[in-house]
Amino acid sequence: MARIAGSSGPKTEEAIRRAGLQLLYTHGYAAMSLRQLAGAVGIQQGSLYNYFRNKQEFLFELIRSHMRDLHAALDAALLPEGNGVARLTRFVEFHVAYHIERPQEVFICYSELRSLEPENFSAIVAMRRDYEDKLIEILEFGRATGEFRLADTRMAAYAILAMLSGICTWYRPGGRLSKDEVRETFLGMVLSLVSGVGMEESLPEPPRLAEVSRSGARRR
Amino acid sequence: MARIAGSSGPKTEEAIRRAGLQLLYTHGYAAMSLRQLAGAVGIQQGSLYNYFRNKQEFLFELIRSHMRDLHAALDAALLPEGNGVARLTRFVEFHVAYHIERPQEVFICYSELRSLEPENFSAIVAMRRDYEDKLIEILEFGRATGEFRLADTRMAAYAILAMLSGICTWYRPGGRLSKDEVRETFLGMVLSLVSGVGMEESLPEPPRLAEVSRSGARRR
DNA sequence: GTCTATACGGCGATAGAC
DNA sequence: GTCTATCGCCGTATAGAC
Repeated sequence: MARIAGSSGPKTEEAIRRAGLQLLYTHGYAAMSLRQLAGAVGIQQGSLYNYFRNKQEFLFELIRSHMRDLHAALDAALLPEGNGVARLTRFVEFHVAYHIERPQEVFICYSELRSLEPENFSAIVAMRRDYEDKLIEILEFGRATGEFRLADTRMAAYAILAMLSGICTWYRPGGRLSKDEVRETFLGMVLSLVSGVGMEESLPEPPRLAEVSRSGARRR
Repeated sequence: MARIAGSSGPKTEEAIRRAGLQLLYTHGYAAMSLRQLAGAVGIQQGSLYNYFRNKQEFLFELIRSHMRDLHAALDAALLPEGNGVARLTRFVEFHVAYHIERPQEVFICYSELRSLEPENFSAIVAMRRDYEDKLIEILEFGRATGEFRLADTRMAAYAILAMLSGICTWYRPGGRLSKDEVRETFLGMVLSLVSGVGMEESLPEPPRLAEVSRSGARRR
């Protein structure tokens, strides 16, 4: 933890990022002091201001860079090919893997939205909305092909995201379950959920296939 | 908001509780100051200490009393009768209704666990565990009767709880969806999830019925 | 039970030497 | 880029009068 005075630069930046992640995860934004952060990095508190203008900017940049990573990774994982099950499978496998790999960032992105000032808040919520929309698009595609039976696409998307994102609140590496088991089990539950078995009575008429053949197009 | 000096008692206690709920919900424990709380109630900050010994105790009592309410309400709603679907339906309808009725308390109970000191934390987590166990018991019952097909009961319970509890992060009274629609839609999704359609390959053998006929018994 | 006043410490942020 | 020093503010909690 200690540190040679006069040492330097981009290593410090990365160290601040990592320590900040840890502190935000365990204590939260409001309860994390910059003195703590500096202490964890091994520098003096005033030196932090070489890396950000204020505490709020630090949080915002951390969240925003994570959201960018998330989007880039999702775009790489998704392909607008195959049937609804194939597309949903890719989404779920990506989402679960990402949440297992980076639980801290993910958790912070959900829990610290409230700590963002209004402008920053809006920016992040818009990014999150884009992410949700990608899932909704897949669900509507699968609904149009008749693979999925869903009473309400948006609620289904919220349900799926909540259930998958919940993983990072209890999954612990080295615990009872391997990553693969978690991923496969949750994939199975999601596919089962969208199959709509046991709720046929209350479903609205599925849309005609012709109406949604432009389903590769941007929605929004 | 203003208030006549010298006025009194149990009305203040209730006012503090309500204002505290609101502030904890919107700002979080660490970011909520007792000055804010007193201001919202319309008393001076020092007067708060007639109602609790310190800020931590205030949070703990708020959470604990809510958890007690939750348990009592669940016990009233559940009956150890009927098949797995009937039991699960009662659980889900109760859980959704409760989360829609009291989203603030529910949200706080999830998000502010981290703000509890170790002893208090343990007490609340134990209560939450009891709640989870009641769902797990229902899932195991339905699995034993052959109604439910689940690769892993505990993961299914976590998935269901996360997806239902997520409701209180987006549901707004007066929005697009009525309480009844939300309740019925989520019930449908849960029942569909536990039906296990689309994941038959990877399932373990279901337990024999005889082995679990003591399923009304306490587990733990 | 409420008020006023205050103790005491930690907070974010800045200034200036090296 | 880092350090030391410091400013002004706000936090929780307490004491004592009414």
